[in-house]
Amino acid sequence: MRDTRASLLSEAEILVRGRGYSGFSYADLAEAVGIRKASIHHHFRTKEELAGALIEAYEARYDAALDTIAGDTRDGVERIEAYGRLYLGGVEQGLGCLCAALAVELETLPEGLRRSIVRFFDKHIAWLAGVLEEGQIDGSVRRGLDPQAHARLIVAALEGALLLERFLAGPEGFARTLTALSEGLRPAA
Amino acid sequence: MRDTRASLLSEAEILVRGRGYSGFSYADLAEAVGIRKASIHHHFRTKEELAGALIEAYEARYDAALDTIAGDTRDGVERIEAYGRLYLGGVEQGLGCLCAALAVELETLPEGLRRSIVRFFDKHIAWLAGVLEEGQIDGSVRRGLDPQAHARLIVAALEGALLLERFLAGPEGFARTLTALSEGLRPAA
DNA sequence: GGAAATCTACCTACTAGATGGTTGGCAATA
DNA sequence: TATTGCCAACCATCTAGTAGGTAGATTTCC
Repeated sequence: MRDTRASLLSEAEILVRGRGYSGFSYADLAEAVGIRKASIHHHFRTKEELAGALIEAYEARYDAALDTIAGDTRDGVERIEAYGRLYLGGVEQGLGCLCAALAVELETLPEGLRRSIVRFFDKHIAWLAGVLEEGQIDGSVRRGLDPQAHARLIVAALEGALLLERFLAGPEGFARTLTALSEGLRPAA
Repeated sequence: MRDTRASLLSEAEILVRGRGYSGFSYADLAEAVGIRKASIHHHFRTKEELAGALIEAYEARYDAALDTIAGDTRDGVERIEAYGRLYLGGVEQGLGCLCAALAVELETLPEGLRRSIVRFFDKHIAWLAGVLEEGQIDGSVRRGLDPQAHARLIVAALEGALLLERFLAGPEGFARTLTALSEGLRPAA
């Protein structure tokens, strides 16, 4: 059934985001889903293949969210804030970013996964830079700032805030950081 | 000898920062230092004890650096930039932050280590908030901003930038992010 | 001063349990 | 009949940690 595969992806994502890639095992996952360890291999031949599918699904969800934001809002800073709120769910559930969890183990990560992670972040930076540039043209974003550099800053700040506020100040802490971040993007009053 | 213990701490830090806490083993560490696996237990009874010592040493180095910055510079934004440059070494060596590497595995982390990590970040946020407040008084930092919120933002942005630029754009990418970050703290011209 | 006791730093050899992964088979479905 | 989804049993390897010992330095006590 398609069902088991989806459960495996869902539960594996929770495990990786909660305890890291080499911090979770097939035994953990089998228990979470309620099948035997050997059966996981029927759906994902190796742990690496599972991780690849995890990133793919995660990325697809973000892609859809970026489209929604672009369709729903016009104002540049509002778009950035909406983007920032995508991370909020993680803080609320006490789960970090999937790609951040993998990135920590960069050195021992298979080449394929490494490339997927690079792609994930590069895409976000490019999207944000586009939002900022467009916002500068329509006047919803401060003119002086460098869109490329600020796009990097936004991803870094949100990734960092998710990492930290998960165990520091929770959703409120994250919200404060997001506010401080977006304030700096508004055109001078 | 004190020497072996120091080597163990140094090599273990490199391993954890490069591949995560559960991504490195006593076997890896033994090979890196050039002693047998069992001998590590003579210096650090358990892996958790080793991790604790790792954080302690890491924290002490940061404490010393914060004191140096406070002694060497007066200008608020300059202090923040100097603080940001503390992270640069990691990017150059391709090593993430020790506490970030541990934080990713939060869920399975022993309570004691968890507390140490909270203390590490809380201390940095408090120090940065103090720098910003002082800077607002002497006019070297923009008045409007909330010191607490921006202290959180600074730590988050730098932790995130270290995590990302390690494999994205390297030291140049990190420098761009740091510039974008500190620009927003300067008083309006 | 010198023997005895203790400590330090390391070793080989081992343990129990976990790790990702394999094999071969069984039942349901299409 | 062929495929799908799952399973028990197994495998080699790795995991942190233990047991017990050796050689050499340091301390203690007569």
